[in-house]
Amino acid sequence: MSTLALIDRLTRNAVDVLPHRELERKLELGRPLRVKLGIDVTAPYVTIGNGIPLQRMRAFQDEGHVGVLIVGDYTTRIGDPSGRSRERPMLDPAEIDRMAENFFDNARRVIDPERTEVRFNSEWLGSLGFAELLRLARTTTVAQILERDDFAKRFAGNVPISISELLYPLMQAYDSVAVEADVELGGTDQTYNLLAGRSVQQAYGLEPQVALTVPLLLSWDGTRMSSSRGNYIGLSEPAEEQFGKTMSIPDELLGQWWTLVVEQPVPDGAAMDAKLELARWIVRRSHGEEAVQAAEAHFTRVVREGGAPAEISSHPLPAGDGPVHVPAVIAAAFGLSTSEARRLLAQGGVKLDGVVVKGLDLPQAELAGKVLQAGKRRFARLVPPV
RNA sequence: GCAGGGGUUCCCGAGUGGCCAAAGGGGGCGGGCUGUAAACCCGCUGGCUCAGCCUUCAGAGGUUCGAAUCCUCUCCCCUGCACCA
Repeated sequence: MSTLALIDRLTRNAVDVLPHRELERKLELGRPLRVKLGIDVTAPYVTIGNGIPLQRMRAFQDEGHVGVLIVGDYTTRIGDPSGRSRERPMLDPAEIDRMAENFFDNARRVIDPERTEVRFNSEWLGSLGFAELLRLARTTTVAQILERDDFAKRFAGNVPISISELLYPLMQAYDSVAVEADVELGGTDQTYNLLAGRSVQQAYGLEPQVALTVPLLLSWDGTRMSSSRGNYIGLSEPAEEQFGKTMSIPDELLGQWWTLVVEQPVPDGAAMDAKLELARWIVRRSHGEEAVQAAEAHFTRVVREGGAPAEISSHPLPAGDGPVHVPAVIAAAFGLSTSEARRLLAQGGVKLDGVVVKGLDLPQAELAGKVLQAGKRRFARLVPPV
């Protein structure tokens, strides 16, 4: 394959490749390049939004290069500047291990696990002395740090910025020094950090990395998909969830999702069909073909036809022969407050075997064995007390 | 350090002694409509043993029949001035 075609494939969907010629040059070195990506490990899932840069990593891996995933166990303690979270307590090693494992379990749905290195940044940041920190800090000026858009806005808007947050880009940059990254991947929101990596690497006498940024995937609410917003689809999330969530994206986002996620143009025809195909593709990548059929069947049955799912978990009724207090049962079965349960009840959102429930207290005989439904998606089969 | 401005329910943001569980918007939830979605309409959105009761307006005390609203102290944020290795 010609270098041009190769670069074209490696940088598909990229917004920026900085500097462009540098990538070309590095590729001609003939050695495997080290392609770095850092993701927040504290999130329950790696999202399909994070999947976009992961797909780039995969493309590099398919050409023989090495993916380097950074577990920011050390940086996590500071909290991402944009998230504006408070400093978090140090996580214990067992917890970090669990998170890292989960992280990798998600990522492997996209990348090639055989060509991946997973590195914890506490490995080098944890032993960084104050003198070394000062050396790192000297590589950058306040003005440079404040160029970063979110800092600039917060500074202008009198929103507090802590010194530790200002250090965040430097720590991330130092990761690039430590793992000797040739390329760093990230969303366009990471452009600044990726470029900081370049200048810090240079200050440490290393060849600067190439910064490759990809667009941020928008979610169904029109904002960028983010694990902290709850508007995400997790790479290892259950197939049914992935399917349903994909179907709930607005039609307007179909083009973007096909381009960025599937890396194909939207198929011609009805939006509905293109969306179904997209949902199948997403589930297939994470869980395989069988899961696709089950997830689609579930979607058709529960969402389109308003029926009950194939499998419903059981919930025992309270003991005793007296009438059963329905709000309490709903609350217990679905993890709601009884006030929420009462509201659902009052609004006709609660059904028993498909029939809207009216009363607050019902005899056990009228409940046992029936399927309780709260809203469209919550189901539980009521069984006699144990 | 000095002076001033602030901290309200998931978020933004009104409210300056009773009519405040606290306007409005966002988000979320339920119902309707529907091709999933969007749009649109209606309703709900602290908790509970729910026509009543209980706990909330940074924290702790106090004044008052009664406080998110007044006073005192504390914590945190912002602005200006001062300091400036």
